[in-house]
Amino acid sequence: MSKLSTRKILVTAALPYANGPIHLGHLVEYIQTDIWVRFQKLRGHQCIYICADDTHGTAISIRAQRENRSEEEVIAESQIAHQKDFVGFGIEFDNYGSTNSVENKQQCERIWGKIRAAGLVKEKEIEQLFDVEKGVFLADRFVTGTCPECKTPNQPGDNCSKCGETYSPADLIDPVSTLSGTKPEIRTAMHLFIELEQLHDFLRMWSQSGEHLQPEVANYLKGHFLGDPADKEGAKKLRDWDISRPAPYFGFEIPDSPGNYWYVWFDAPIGYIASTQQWCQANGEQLSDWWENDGAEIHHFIGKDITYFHTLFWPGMLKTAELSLPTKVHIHGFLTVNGEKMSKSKGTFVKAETYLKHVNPTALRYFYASKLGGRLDDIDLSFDEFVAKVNTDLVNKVVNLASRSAKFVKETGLSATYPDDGGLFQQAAAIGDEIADAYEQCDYNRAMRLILECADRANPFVEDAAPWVLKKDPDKAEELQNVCTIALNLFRQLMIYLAPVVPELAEMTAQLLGDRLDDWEKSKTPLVGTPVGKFKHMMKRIEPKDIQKMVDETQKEQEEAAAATESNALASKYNDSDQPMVDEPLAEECTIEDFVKVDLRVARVLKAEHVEDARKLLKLTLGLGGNHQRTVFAGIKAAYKPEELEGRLVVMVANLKPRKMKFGLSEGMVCASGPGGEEVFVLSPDQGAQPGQRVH
RNA sequence: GGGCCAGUAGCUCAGUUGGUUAGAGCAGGGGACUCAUAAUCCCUUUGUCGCGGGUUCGAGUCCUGCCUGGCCUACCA
Repeated sequence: MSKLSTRKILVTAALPYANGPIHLGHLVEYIQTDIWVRFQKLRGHQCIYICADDTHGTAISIRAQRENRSEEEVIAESQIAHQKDFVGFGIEFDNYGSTNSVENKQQCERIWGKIRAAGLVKEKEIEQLFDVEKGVFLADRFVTGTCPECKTPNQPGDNCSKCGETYSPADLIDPVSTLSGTKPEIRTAMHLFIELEQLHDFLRMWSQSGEHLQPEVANYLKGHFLGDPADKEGAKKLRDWDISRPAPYFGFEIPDSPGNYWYVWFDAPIGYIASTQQWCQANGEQLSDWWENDGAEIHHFIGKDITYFHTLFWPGMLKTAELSLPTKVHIHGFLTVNGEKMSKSKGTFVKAETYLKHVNPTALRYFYASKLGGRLDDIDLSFDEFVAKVNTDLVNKVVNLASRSAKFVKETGLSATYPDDGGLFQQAAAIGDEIADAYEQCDYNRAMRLILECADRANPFVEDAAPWVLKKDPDKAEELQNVCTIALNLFRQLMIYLAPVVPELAEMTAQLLGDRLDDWEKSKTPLVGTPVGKFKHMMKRIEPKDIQKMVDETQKEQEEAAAATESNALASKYNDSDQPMVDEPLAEECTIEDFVKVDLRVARVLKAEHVEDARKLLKLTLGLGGNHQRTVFAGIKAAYKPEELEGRLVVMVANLKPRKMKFGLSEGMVCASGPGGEEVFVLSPDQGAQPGQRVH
C-alpha cells in the first residue's frame, strides 16, 4: 500500500486528578493511548500526545488543609509523582501540563467569553449546605445525615445506600459536615449555569453522525439525554449545567462574576487546549493549526465514567467557542483484577509505583494490548492469565526467535542478499496493512493476534532449518547464515509491528541489528548485509512470586493507610497507638465456618493457684456451670495474683484439644491480650453473662 | 423501574452483508528435539453457540420473550 499523506493528529488522554497516585486502572488508558500515538508516529504522521494534571476542586483544598500546606504544594508533588509513573511505563507525552497554569486560565477566559456572548449563561439561586466552621459550601459527598425516607443514619448527601432514595443534602435529618463534624446550615448562593439545551440539535447531529463515537455510546446518549424526535416520546430536554462554585474554591475566579469560580469540570477539558498551547510555544507551532483547523484531527481517549462530559458538554463548549470538534472520542471500559473490582483489602488496587518495583512494565503494556478491543467492554487482569500470556507470547515465541538465532551470526552478520524463505517474510509483510488497520481502530487485541500468527510461522521455520545442526558442519556456514538472516528478519518484522506496544524491546532490537525501528514501512523490506550485535536477554519471564510480592506490598500499604486514616478520623481522641497491629499483623482471612470451630465459653474461675516450680504458670480451675469443670494452665503468673482471679468470669477456648504439660493436663485456654509478661489482660464478659454460655 | 452492552470449548476470545462439517490461543493428553529464558516443534481431547419461540430452503448471525452478568441512570428516557 502506498503511504498515506501525512496526517496531523492531536491525541489526549483524560487528565489524572492531582489528589491520588496512578494505579493499574489508570494505566489502561494511558497505555492504550500511548500505543495509538506511537503507532501513528511510526506510520509517519505528525502526532502529539497531550495530557496534564487536573488540579482544581474541593478535594485538593481539603487535602491541603488537612496536611497543613498550600494547594500548590500538593499539586506540584502530585505532578512529579504522576510523571515519574508514566515514564516508568514508557508513556511518552509530548506535553504534560497542569490545569493550574497561566495558559489554562487564558483559554478558560477566552472560551468563557464566547459562551457568554452566545447567550448560553444564566444565573440561578440554589440552596446548598454551608459549613460555618470551615467557611465553605459543601459538595454532596461531604455531608452525611439521616435519610429522610427510611431514617437510616450516616447516609451520604445525595442518596441513601439503604433504601435507595435520592434527595438533596438539605433534606437530610441532622446533617453533619464530614469536614468539621459540625452541623451545616442552609444558605442560598448564586450559581452560573450553561443552558445546554440550546445546543440540543447540534449535539444530536454531532453525536449521531456515526463518525465520532462508538455506536453503543451514540445509542446511550440518544436514549439517555437527547431523545429521538422521530419517537413519540420526542426529544428530551438537556439539563442546565452548573459550572460555578462560590468562594472559597481552588480554581480560577470567573472574571465577570467576582467571588465565583469555574467548577473543575469546566476548566479540566480546557486543559487539553492549554497543554497544547504549551507544546506549541516550545515547538514553534501555532495553536490555531491544531484547534481551529479542519485539517487536524483531535482524538480523546477516556474511560466510560466520564462519557457525559466529553460527549455533551465538551463538544458543546468547543462548538460555541468556534474551535475544532473532536474527530473521535475513544471510550474504554474499566479494569477488573482477577474478575472483580480492584480491591484495597485484596491487594489488587496496585499503584503504578508498586507494580514497577516488582514487575516489568513491558509485560503490562503487552497484556493490556492483547485484551483491548475497540469497544467499551471492561477488561480483566487475571494474574494467572497475565503471567501465562506474557511469558508464552512475548518471551517464548517472539523474543525466542532472536535468542535462538542471533548468536550464530554474531561473527558474520546478516547475508548480503535476502535468502529464499518460502515466502514467510512476504506473507507477514502482506498482512501489515491489516495489522495497521487494527491499530487504527484501537482493536489491539486483533493486532496482537495477527502478529502472533506470524511468530507462530517463524518458529517452525527455525525448527525445520535447525541452525544448531548446520553449525556443526563447516561446509554449511552459508546456509547457517541464511537461516539466521531469515529468522532475525522475521523477528525484526514482528518487532516493528509490536514497537508501539513494547518500545523498550523495539529499542533493544534496534541495537542488536544496528538499525532503528522507526518506520512502519521498514516491515516490508528485509535488512541484509549488516552486522549483528551480541545478543543480550531482552526480557525475563514473569514469575508468579513477583506478582505475589506486588500484591503483598499493596496490601501492606493499604493496611497502613487504613490504620492511619482510622486513627486520624475516629481514634484520634483516644490517641491509640498502631504499634500492636504493626507488631502482629492481621492473620489470614477466615470464614464463619472456621470461626465456629472455635468454641468460646464464658467460664468462672473457681480456683486459682500457684504451681510449684512453674515460673510463668498459674493453675486455674474453670467452671462452665453445673459440675462442668476444666483445668487450665495459663501463663499469667507475672500479671495476676491467684486471689485476684478467683470468682471472676473469663472467656475460654473450651474445645481446644487438651495438651499435656509438665505440671499436668491443660484442657483449654483463657483468652487474654497483651504482649506477655506483666502485660497480660484477661478478657471479661459484661455483667449478666453466665458460665457455660457460648461466645458468638 | 428504565437504558446501553455482553452471554460461543476448562480459561481468554474470533466468527465479516444469515450459507458446506462453528474456529484460534492458552490450559489438558501423547510424542519429537535440544539452538533458545524447562523455551521450541508435531499430533491430539473438548461445544445444547445462555434458554424458549419466530422469520427462512438455511440462524451463532435477523426478530421476539425470558434468564444471567457488567455498567449507567432514576418518582424523566
